[in-house]
Amino acid sequence: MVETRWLDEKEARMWRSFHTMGRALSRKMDQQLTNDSNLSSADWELLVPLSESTEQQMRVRDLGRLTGWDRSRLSHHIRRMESRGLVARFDCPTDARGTNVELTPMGRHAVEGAAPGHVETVRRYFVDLLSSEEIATITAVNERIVAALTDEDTECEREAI
Amino acid sequence: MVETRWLDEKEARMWRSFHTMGRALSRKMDQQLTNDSNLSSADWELLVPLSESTEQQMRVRDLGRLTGWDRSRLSHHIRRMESRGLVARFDCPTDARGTNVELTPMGRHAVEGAAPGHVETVRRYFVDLLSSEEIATITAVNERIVAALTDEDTECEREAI
DNA sequence: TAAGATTGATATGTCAATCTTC
DNA sequence: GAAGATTGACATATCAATCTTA
Repeated sequence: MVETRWLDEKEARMWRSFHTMGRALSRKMDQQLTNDSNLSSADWELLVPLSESTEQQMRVRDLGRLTGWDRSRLSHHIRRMESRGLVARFDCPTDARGTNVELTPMGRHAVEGAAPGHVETVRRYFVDLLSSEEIATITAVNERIVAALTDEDTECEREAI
Repeated sequence: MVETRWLDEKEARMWRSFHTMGRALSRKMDQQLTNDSNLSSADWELLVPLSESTEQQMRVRDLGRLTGWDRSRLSHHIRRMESRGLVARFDCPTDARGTNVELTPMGRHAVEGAAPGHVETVRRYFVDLLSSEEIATITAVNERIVAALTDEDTECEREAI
């Protein structure tokens, strides 16, 4: 057992600020979507890729890959969105195991109505507060961390085999 | 109504990477705490300040200010932690409206047992992946965003008055 | 009246078990 | 057996309403 390397003051401050910022920002984003369009951030995460896809539809599997959500969460949330009329589900024509999700006219209308306010909020509390150097740094750091987490998953899978 | 300034490619990439990273990292942190110590990230957020306080206890109000949680979430979560024996509640001696939360011996034991693995994970997937310049940049950016969000809240309160 | 805290209803996220099809 | 998806049980988060005391 190796001696623990505790965080020094700067490291701890970064870690704390990361948490505080993440919570406060996601709360703000949620409030904006809810107040203006009666959508949750979770709704938004699914509605955007659907609205950007050519056929306004996508396989559940692909939505999962894009968002990083697990199957269970996806299934539950799509069911709720379906019950609110935002999306519809139907069997995948090319793979009988699959399910396709399609944006309804109401869902499309919701995305279009919410997008300007959403982007405005992203700019106001995030993007527009950063210089282009900072944007580059943050993107690089985020992608580095995701890569580390993803590599690890792959390694674990390999070990399991 | 002003024309919407949509995100350009670099901005969109940062915003996406921010989401992906946040989700993947918080998932990893949660798994580490759960597997090693049967604690959630939420437990951890409350246990740490309690364990660092001089008397191993704190007012609910102050826990709220530190974590940014709202009263309701705090109350529910403290109740659950109490039922698991991690903390105890008692009336605040100086303000009859208040409640104090105290770390139990079991709670203290849980913190001490989990801390090394937690820090190790924070380092492995976050802190140790960054240069000191990047740490400084990220801290500054996070704090700037929190300030923007907080100022806004204060303004709203002022307007409401 | 405002602050501190709790509660119940509801929405959301996670885990394990299950089912069907590849 | 593995992949795609769903379900039920449970844990957690949020909102509005409530209660007590400053």
